[in-house]
Amino acid sequence: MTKPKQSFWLMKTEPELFSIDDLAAAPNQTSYWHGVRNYQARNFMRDQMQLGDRVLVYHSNANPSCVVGTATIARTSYPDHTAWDPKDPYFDPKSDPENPRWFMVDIQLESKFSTPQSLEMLRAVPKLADMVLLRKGTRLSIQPVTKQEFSIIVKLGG
DNA sequence: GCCAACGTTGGC
DNA sequence: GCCAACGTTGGC
Repeated sequence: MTKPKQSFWLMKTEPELFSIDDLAAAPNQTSYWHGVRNYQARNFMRDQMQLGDRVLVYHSNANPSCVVGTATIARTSYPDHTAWDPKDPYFDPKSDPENPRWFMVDIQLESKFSTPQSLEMLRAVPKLADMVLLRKGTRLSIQPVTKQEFSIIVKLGG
C-alpha cells in the first residue's frame, strides 16, 4: 500500500472564537478543530485528511478576513465530543456516541504569516482565480487547496 | 446590521 | 422526492 500523497487544505475560523494566536498559545501549539457541522466539510476531515497534510489557517468574519498562517494535521479524524455536551454551543442531539455524526482533527501551528493575506490581496493574484475561497457564495469551512495555491500564498504571506 | 447565497428541515 | 420555509455563513 502506497502512502497517499500529501494534501493541502484551508480551514476557516472566527478569530473571536479561536484565532491563530490561540493555536500558538496551546500546549505544543496543537489543538483540536471542533465545531464543524457541515457534511461536506466533515467528509474532508473524516475521509481525506492525512497526518502531515498542510493547512492554510483563515480568519473569517474579521477585518479584513485573511489567511493568517499555516498548520499541519497532527491527528487524523476522531469523534467531535462537543456534539454530545448539551451545554456546548455545538451540541447536536442527533450525534450519538455509539454512532458519531461529527468529527474533528488536531492541527499544529506551522507558521504565522508576517503579512496576512486578505481576500482583496488574494483576488489580485491571477493564479489564485480558481481558489474555492474566492468563488462567489462559498461557505465551506474546510476546503481543498491545490499545492500551487498553497505555495503561492505561503510565499506571499512570509 | 444587511442581505445574498447556501444548507437543512419537514410537510406533503 | 419535491420544494418552501427557515436557519446560517460571511463579506461588505
